[in-house]
Amino acid sequence: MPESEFPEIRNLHLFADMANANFTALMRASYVQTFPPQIELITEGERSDFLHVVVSGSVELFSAWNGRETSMTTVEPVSTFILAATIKDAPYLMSARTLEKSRIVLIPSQDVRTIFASDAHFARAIVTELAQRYRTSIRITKDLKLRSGLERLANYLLRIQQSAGRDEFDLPMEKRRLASLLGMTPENLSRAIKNLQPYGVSIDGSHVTLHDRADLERFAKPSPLIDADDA
Amino acid sequence: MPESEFPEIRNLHLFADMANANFTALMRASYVQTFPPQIELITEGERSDFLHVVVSGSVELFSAWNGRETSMTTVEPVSTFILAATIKDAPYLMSARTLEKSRIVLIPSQDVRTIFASDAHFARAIVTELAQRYRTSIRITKDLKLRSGLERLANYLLRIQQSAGRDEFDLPMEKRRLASLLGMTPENLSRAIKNLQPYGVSIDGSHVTLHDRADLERFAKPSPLIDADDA
DNA sequence: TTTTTGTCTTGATATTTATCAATCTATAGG
DNA sequence: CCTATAGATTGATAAATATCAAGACAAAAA
Repeated sequence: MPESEFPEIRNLHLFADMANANFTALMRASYVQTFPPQIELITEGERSDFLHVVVSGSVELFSAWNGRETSMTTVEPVSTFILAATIKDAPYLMSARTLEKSRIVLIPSQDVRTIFASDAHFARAIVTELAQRYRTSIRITKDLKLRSGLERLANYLLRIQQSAGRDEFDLPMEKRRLASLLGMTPENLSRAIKNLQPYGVSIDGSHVTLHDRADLERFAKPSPLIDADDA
Repeated sequence: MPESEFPEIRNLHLFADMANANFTALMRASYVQTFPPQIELITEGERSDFLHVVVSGSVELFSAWNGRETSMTTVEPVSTFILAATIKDAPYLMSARTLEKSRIVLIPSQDVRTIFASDAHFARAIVTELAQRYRTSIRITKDLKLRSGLERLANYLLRIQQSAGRDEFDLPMEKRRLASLLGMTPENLSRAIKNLQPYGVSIDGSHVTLHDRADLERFAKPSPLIDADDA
C-alpha cells in the first residue's frame, strides 16, 4: 500500500504506540482500496480475514435476521472496525457496507494477531479500544431496554446537539437509517418527530432546530451513564 | 486475603498467564468478603475502585433509569465483572447485587491497571476477555432489535436447553428476573410462555419441557450469530 | 426539463407490549 | 399447622409500535 496513507493510520490511538517495525510490517501487508457507495464489504458469518480501517467516506455496520435488518452503527474516518472478530479469529457478527465512496485499508487479520501477540504496546492499545467499544455497546443495550422509541429519539437529538455545539444542526444520516439505528420503523420516526414538537423540536427535512433545550431535557432525562461518550 | 482462594482465581483465563510475582501482588492487595443475598455491591455511576471476582454464589448486573430497572446479566463463579470500567478508570455503567450468599474477591483497580501496564501476558488476556464480552453485547443488541419478545423467549429456551443437554430442565432464575433479562414485563412473559405451547413448550413452575425441539426451532430460527457462545 | 425513483409522511388498522387490578400459588415464618 | 408474603397468572384495558396503502416530496437520471 502507498506510504501516503501511513500517517493518519499511525495517528490512531490503536496504532500510535506500537513499535515502528511492527507498524511498518502491518502496513506492508495491507491493501488500500476505494469502494463505491453501497458496496457490501463484509457479511456477517464470514471469517474475519481483514481488520478494516476507514480512511475516508463512511461505513455502516448492520445486521440481519429472518428477513429483518437493523443498523448497528456508522463508522467514520479514521477508525477501525471488526477488531474483536479479528482478535478472536471468529466470524463477523455484523455486516458492513459503504455509505458513500470510501477508502478502506485492509490489514490481514493474521498479521494483526501475530503482532498483537508480540507487541505489548499494541496489545494495550487494543485493550483500551475494546473496553471503550464494550462500554458503548452496554450503553446501547440500556438505551434500548430502558427507554421508549420517543425517549430514544429525544436523547439522540440531545446527543448530536451536544456534538454540534449549536441548537440548529443537520441529521447526519437519512431518516430511514436513523429509524433503524434507534430501533423503530421510518413511519414511527416520522410520528415521533411530531410528538416532540411540544418540547420545542422542529425538523424540516434533515434540518433540526431545538427551540428549548431545557424543555427537551426535562422530557428526555439524558444520563451520562447512557448518553455520554465516556463518563 | 487467604491463599486458599488463589488457585481458582489463578485458573481463570484472565489470570492464568501472568507473571507469578504480579499475580501474587494482585492477590496480596485484594480482599475477600462474603456477602448475604440481595446486597448491592456496586452502584452505576460510582468510580470503579475494585475489579470484582465472584468465587461462589452469583451476582446480578442491572441498570436503572428514570425509575425503571432492567437486568443485564448474571455473573456466575468463577468470573470477573466490571473489567472494562476498571481498565478505563471510568464509572460503572451497571450496578451489581448478590443473588444469593456470595464470596467476592475485590482487587483494587489501581493495582490491576498498574500490572496491566507492565505485564504483557495479562494485557493479552484482558484483550481476549474484553473481545468476548463485546461480542456478547453485540449479540444482545441484535436479539433486542431484530426479534420480538416471543422470539427472544423461544431462542432463550433453546439456548439453555443446549447447555443443559436435555429436553427437560429448570429455569435458572425467577421468571420475574428472566422477564427483565429478556426485556419484557412478568405479565408478558407469562403470556409468551402460553403462546409457545403450540410449539411443544410446557413450563410448570420453573420446570421446562421441550416436547419438540425441531418444531420450536422452526419458530425460533436460532442463529449462531446471535445465540451461540462464540461461533 | 421531464421522468423516474426512492424517501418521507400520513391515515387507517393490526399487532405487540405495557399497565392495572384481581386472584392464585407457593413458600417461608410464626 | 396456619398464616403472611412475594411471585406468578389472568383478564381487561391502554399505550406503543408495526404494517399496509396512498400520496407528497425530493433527488437523481433521462
